Amino acid sequence: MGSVKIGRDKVIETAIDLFSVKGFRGASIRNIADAMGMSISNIYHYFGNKEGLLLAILDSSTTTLLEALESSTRIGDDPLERLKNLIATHIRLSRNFRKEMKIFFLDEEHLSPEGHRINVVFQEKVMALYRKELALLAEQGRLRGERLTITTFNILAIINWQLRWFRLDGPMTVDEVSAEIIEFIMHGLLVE
Amino acid sequence: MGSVKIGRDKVIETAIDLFSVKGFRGASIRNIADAMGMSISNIYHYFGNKEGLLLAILDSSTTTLLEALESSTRIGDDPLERLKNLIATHIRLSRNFRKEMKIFFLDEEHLSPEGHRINVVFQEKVMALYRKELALLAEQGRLRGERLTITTFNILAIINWQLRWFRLDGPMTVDEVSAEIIEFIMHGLLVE
DNA sequence: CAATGTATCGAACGATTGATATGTAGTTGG
DNA sequence: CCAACTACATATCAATCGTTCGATACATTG
Repeated sequence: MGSVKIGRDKVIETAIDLFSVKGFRGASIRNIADAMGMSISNIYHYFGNKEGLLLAILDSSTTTLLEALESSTRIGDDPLERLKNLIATHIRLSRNFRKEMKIFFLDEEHLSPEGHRINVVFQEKVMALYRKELALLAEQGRLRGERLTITTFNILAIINWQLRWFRLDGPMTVDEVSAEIIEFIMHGLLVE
Repeated sequence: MGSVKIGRDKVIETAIDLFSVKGFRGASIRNIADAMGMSISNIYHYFGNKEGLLLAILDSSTTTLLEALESSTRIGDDPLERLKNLIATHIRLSRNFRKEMKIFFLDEEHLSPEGHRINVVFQEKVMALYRKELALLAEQGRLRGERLTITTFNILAIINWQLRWFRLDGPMTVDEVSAEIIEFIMHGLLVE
């Protein structure tokens, strides 16, 4: 664990740390260089400019995240089971990629056009994963509500929002939170 | 409508515009001064420094929002009706205060200690409004799930998240979106 | 009228920013 | 063995940042 990274990888690792805490604009190239005991120009050597560094982070982490999410939808044949599995995986992943997710959401709106594009494509692909299972459920008449899109947004809202409040050192475990969230998504808050 | 604001009010109005689009760090004092055809030093005359300007915005808009939310929970005697009313009001308000809400959520994490405090206090008071109605429902045995706090977070997640995707020029009206969201919160996505 | 306070301005400050130009060790490949 | 390449560093650039200073113009008040 924690093997010492060098060069490019070390820059990315440090940049993720700082961007996630101080935001893209709040963390300067100098901050990053200092934090890893390297010179500024080295970062330019690898990534061209500050935006290139951000794009490298966005690109690699969206790819990794998407692959993990997709592979979670390839097991099981009941769409409901697959959906629950997808949500649980999504929650677990967004804990593991906490910092990267924060970069997405903190600076989402004022990214460069290219950064914004990466973000939009990512969000759309994630939504497509959910829509696929939801559409199957709708076909079988197991789904309430007509607006598939709004339902998808609501699910993503809940999953992404827990990044803001859920602390691992709090009273609940990841699995407990996950189970409670899935219960809420499936049945809402009212007793029928 | 659109009466020409002068002085202090005009600064606040312009600052809300720019902060919500470019973020607190992304919008400079000069940007704001230029956008309203005033001099930089005038902003300092009113607010002391850049943070003072942000705090003035946070302070006044949280106060206004909270009052409107609170007053919406004072009508009706069925807690379920009050809750639905609260949610609908909350959605409508967060449309009207779209820019201000964006400032909250965009820069939430890297605000000054004082800005952070205002934000936390606001979130807590909003949560208290929801918890109150939810607790009444729980007493009456009408609530699913044991974790009142998680349920509250989930509701706020959905309401706040629609700021990201709902466009007034899209195919749905505010009331349609509002109804669909309330349905989802109450009963979840599955047919019982 | 004089004094005071409010609203505004232009000019400048030092610090920091993203970026570049130029260099040098160490490694690699023909 | 030498040319090319990689990985790093120093020094410096112009631009922009938040902030301050000193000065007006005008209204209010005593």
